[in-house]
Amino acid sequence: MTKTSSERSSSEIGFDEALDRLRVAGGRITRARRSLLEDLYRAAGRVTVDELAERHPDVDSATLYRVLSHFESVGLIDHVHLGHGPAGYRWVGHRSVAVVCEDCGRVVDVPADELRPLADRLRRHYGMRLSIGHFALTARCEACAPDHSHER
Amino acid sequence: MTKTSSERSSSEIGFDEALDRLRVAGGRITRARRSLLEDLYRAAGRVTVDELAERHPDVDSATLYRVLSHFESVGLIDHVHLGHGPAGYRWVGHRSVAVVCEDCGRVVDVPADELRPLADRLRRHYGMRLSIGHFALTARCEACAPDHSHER
DNA sequence: TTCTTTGCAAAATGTTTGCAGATAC
DNA sequence: GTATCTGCAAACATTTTGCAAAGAA
Repeated sequence: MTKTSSERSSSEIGFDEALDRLRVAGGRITRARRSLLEDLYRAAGRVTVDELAERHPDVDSATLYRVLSHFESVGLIDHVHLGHGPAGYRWVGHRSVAVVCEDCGRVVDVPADELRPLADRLRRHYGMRLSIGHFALTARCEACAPDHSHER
Repeated sequence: MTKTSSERSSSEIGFDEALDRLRVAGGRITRARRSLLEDLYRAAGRVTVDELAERHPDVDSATLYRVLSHFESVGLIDHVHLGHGPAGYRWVGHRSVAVVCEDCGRVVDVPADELRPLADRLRRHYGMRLSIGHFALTARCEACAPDHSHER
């Protein structure tokens, strides 16, 4: 249930705090919610819905989506769309952005701060508040694009 | 069929050149392909499959996907997955990035140059060459996130 | 008890595929 | 003429929804 401090950022919400949030939100702590919450809290990084479904065969997938949506609305998790592949859910507080190699699928996590200047410009000049961590960037890694690439 | 020069970048492929490419690729220039090619060439920005389907009621959607896939493999168009909804297709050479409001779905196009500094850093520090235009950024627009928002 | 949440089944997307017939070259 | 496309229908994958029954509080 606990993780080493190196894996958890200080701004992160703890497990018990998360339970409190759920209670405050007025929701009920059901078996499905508790076990999914634990799983998401424990999970190393991003998990997909089908991974969760596999680890919680007792939970219907409709419930799964509803619970994830609930957790997200309460601000406990967020989800990322990894280009093509499935969406990945993870505990909030990981301040990083996924960069996916569109050829080999390798994912490099980049600190969210790298996007800060861009986020500022987008807000000021385009009125769009970047949701860092809710999207993935697509790229080509060195192995897949040796060099000279004319990236678009 | 022609667009004002301000809308087309110099690096862009012309319509006739595109037809040549299709011929060189060995494919046949069918009615569906020709009219879709024209549409995509003419289109102001990104078009979704259902927009194309609406404008080409004679073309079956299965054909639509196949034709789009063909055009893409020949390097005439590319597509972007806009978070949830359907993918957006457009003529290659448009150097912009889509920023999608995750609440209302509105898409704001931002010049690719805005991403240049980030792209440079990603290449130098992470060995990833950003594929600008092959992904969408997720954000909240002013209407959906009035202000003071704690973006995650 | 009472109101929320779940499971199940069915629907809504968005995209792909198999196949026989149409068509470009 | 013949190999390639197309339309149609059906399959797929993913997510959403309606509703009665199960379960928190």
